[in-house]
Amino acid sequence: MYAIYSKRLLSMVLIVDAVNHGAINNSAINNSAIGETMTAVTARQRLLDAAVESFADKGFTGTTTRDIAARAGMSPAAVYVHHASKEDLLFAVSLAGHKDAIAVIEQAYARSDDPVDRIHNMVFDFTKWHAEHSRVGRIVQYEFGALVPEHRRAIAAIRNAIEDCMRKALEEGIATKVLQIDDIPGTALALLSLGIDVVRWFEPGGSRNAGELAELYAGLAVRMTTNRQAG
Amino acid sequence: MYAIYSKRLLSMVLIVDAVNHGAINNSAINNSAIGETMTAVTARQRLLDAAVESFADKGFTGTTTRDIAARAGMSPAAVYVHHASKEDLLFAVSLAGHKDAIAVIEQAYARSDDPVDRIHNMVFDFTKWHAEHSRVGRIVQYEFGALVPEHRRAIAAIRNAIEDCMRKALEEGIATKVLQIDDIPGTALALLSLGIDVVRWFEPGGSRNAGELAELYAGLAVRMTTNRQAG
DNA sequence: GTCTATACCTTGATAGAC
DNA sequence: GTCTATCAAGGTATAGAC
Repeated sequence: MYAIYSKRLLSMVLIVDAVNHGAINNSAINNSAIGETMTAVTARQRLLDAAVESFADKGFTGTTTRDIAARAGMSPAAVYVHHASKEDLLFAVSLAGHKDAIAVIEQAYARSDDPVDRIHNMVFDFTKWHAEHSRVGRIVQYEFGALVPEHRRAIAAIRNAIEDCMRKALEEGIATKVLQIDDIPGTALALLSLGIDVVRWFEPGGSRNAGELAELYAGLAVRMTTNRQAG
Repeated sequence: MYAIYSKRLLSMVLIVDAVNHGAINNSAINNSAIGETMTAVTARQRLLDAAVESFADKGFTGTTTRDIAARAGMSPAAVYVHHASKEDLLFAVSLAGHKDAIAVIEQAYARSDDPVDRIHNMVFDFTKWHAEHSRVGRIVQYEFGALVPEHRRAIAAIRNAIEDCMRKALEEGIATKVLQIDDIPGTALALLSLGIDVVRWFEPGGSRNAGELAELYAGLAVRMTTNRQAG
């Protein structure tokens, strides 16, 4: 009856990664630690995965708890064993997504000391992440307003850190006169915007793959920020 | 009882403009033609305006017909005299918004013959429109999926025309060797993305006004597309 | 063209057996 | 920790008087 759990585990990598980062409570890790039989996927993970699919397809308000439960292969009541409310499920998904996104951009920042390479790497990785996780990305970017104030504050802090990271990269490039930018916060916003808007339209299997799109946008970002005389 | 119609007519310019363009049926025009007493706003317009506010605040699925009716100062039943369904109201708002957006970008295209000025004007006007109409813009950009297939097709045609216009501007600049672009459709997408993503976060009264933001993005667009040797 | 009243359905969340 | 059954509230849309 409730065994119609979808096999399309598009976001599983993200969820598992989030668990490793501590974004989601560590019941999955405990399961293996105590030697419990490892089913293919825990109920918690199925639930988060079902929520991602449902929220991405229909939006937060358009999603019913019955829909999530059916996708996770459980009864509507079982959802509330793991999460206090539908909004609580959204917060779990949004937090995992944001933690993944900031890890991606901070790692890209750290990978090179050269300001131009840095901009290239950051826009490349940020864009690629949004293309490859466009379903989670849609929730991350569009359902912020559906969070309760307390959860909104937690997410806003991560968003600010992402913008800070990009601003820092621009400032350092300007200091060494390799980058030429009039409006640092505005340009940081534009560079992030480019990657973020990908979630609005990108679907795997289109005419462009995630890596090609990321390379295109990274190249445009370098043109936007580099000194024209030095180019 | 139902006289709580909000005075915040943020989208009124758009709505009236859409009527002039024929996007919305011409009852408002008929009203004056037959010499009827001109109330400040017709019920139709109040309804469309209320729908814009409600959809922008809560999304299409999060909006109730009761909410729209209350904002328009009428009973829930009165809504159905003007529109067959909630989705039909969304379509009216979305169509008016899309027609306004394409008019803006096509006028910007036609304003200059110089390829660089053209890119500047198109990105400037498109960005400014999305900043100044961020509430309508949010509906235009994020509620496409809530339309029924027939309405989706009508809107998709306008979206394609917007992309065509931007691609044409890039192609003409490349032909005269003033612009230097590797991937024309991809770059067109990026330029439009920059303006579109504004609706996600822009609110009037922030640290940047619509014109300043548009100027910043237009400048970045020119850097993205112009020949580096010629610069 | 507007109202009051309401039909009929789905919603998020809970109770209590197992 | 999962189920079946259900609650109270609120959803879209309609009926029929004025």
